[in-house]
Amino acid sequence: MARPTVTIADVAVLAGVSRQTVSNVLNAPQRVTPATTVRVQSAIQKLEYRPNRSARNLRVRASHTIGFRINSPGGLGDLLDRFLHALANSAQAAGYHVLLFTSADPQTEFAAYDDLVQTGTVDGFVLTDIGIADPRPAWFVRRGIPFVCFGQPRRNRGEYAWVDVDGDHGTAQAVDYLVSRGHRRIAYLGWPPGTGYGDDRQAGWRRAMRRHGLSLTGMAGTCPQDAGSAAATARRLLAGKTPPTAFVCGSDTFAIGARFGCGADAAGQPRATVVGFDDSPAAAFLTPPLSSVRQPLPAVADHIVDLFVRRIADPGARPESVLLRPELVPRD
Amino acid sequence: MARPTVTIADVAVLAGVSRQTVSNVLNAPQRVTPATTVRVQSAIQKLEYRPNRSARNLRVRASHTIGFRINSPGGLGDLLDRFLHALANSAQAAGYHVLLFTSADPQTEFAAYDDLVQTGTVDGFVLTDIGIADPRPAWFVRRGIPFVCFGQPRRNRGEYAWVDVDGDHGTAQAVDYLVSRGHRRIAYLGWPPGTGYGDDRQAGWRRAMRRHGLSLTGMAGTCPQDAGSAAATARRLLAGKTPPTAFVCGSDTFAIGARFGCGADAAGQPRATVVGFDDSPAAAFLTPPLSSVRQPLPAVADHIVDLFVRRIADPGARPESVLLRPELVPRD
DNA sequence: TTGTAGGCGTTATCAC
DNA sequence: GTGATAACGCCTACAA
Repeated sequence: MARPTVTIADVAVLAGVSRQTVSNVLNAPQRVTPATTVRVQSAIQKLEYRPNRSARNLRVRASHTIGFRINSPGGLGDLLDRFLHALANSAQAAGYHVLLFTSADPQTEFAAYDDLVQTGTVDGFVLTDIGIADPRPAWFVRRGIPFVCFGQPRRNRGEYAWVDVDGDHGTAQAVDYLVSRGHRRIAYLGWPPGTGYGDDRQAGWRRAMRRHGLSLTGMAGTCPQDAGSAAATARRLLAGKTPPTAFVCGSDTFAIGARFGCGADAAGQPRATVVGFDDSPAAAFLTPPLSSVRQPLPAVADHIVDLFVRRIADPGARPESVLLRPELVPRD
Repeated sequence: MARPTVTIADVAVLAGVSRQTVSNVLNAPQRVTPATTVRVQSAIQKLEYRPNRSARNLRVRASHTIGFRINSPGGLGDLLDRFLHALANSAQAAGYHVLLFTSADPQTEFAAYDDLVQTGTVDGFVLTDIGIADPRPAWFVRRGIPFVCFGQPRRNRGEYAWVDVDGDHGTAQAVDYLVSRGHRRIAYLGWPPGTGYGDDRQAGWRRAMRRHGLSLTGMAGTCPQDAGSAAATARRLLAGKTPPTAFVCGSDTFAIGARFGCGADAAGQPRATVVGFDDSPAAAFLTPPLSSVRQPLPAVADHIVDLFVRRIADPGARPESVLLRPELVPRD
């Protein structure tokens, strides 16, 4: 039942000006007299005119759209929905939208990127879950396709735009916090070496422990990121000669597993203090609530979109990058 | 670095035909000779021609895009990322894409819907988290905007298109399963009345319990959906005169809370059997793993897109709906 | 079966 | 400051 589409021509007629003047009012206000601006604006209001996006995109050769590949299971884990919300929000504020797409296998993945760009469906991409030797960045650079990564590169640093959260700083904060609460035997529980971000988080723990003069012996545990493995690994550490009294974890999933693994004393209190990473919604609702290192996702998304827009505006410029600091959310 | 755009005209020249013939090869293959088809196809290949989406959208007055409002925290909980993946996947198979957008408050929410449609950015929407007296469906119907709901209406049933999963059937399955394992005192743990879907799930439990001739007394617990509240409620039920030996839960979040609340015996085994709902990834990794009722999200998404495409094709047709059966995933 | 002509709604260019 | 003209790339009549 949509009433007949109202176009820029309708506005022009009602305002008694040319289409071009209407366009100018919208896209180059400084070029037009205040008087006519008002007249055009009121015509726009009256007709409820909204510029057609396809026509505009066709004309300016841009889609004002950012592609995001959503795969399953995502490497972002339970961060994904919050990140997508933040990204969609930041994109909107910059006049962009986020378009989702999927691709099962690596072969179709690159075909999908290509297709979306060639058809003008998206202007570029946001990439997450950047692996140590991820082939995608170089591929995008070679093709001249704009993109920004959530996650810093481990190689070829400086060759493309990225935004990341300083995991090293986050776990160091967690150690400082636990030390201030009197802990000295503080374990780390996280991914096996090789993920990049996991290595950073473990490094932050190690660095802070050394800074406080604390021993690392028997204090590091790594395993796959699931609650079951994490619980088992926590139990193993607790069975050592000098069992930890606290755990710094690579993610909230590890942390929840650690909580399971610790068990509770007679009063129902966990037998070790656990600090998580990511501050997932579940963290606040555990009993007792879980302290966790929070990633500043809205700021991450803002910077990603900002870098993206700048790359579109000046594809030749040197790629920029942003490293943000996470913040410990203590809950005791 | 992008080489100059290759258009349909370039293909036509190389193939020695008119633009129209190229278009026909793409959009109406039966109208063209096999011989020329081959010639055109090879020209397309050689030039790596990809039709421009903006131009196409402008011409056919459609965006081939479905809008999805991603808000935070989402009502879908940890179902959201899996649902979005499935939706993006199904949409793609039908020649559509999913576009994300956000809107903070209710006022801007409707403005956002309007804007996206009026600018031709999307052809319609997929709505989730349908409340009992949700104002959105009627608003969309009134405006003639195509949409499909994930979640059945509680009023005005039949006035719009929806796809849902039969929660009643899911919890009944869970009860049957627990009965077959020898349980007779089976509690329900879920949302307070008023959510719609929560009511269905509780009703399924109640119905199955009656069918098996089991008592409901002291067996129903409701609370907010977080692990802490769920644990407390589970403990309260366990402290009753005839404590339950098993729990059927409204979601995995309730289930994980119930697991916490039950505690473990000397052997480390939970003191009650718990069945969750949604089959979130965490369920499989708990120790012991959690049985859970799985929503068939890929099928849900397929049907949603199917209904959406049909509404676009025939806006006047009577809205259809689909109710799918979930499936218990036993893990013992 | 294939080709010609025109327009979808917008913005860029260049006169006035 | 404002307006006429053209073009973005495609599809849909209609004509041949």
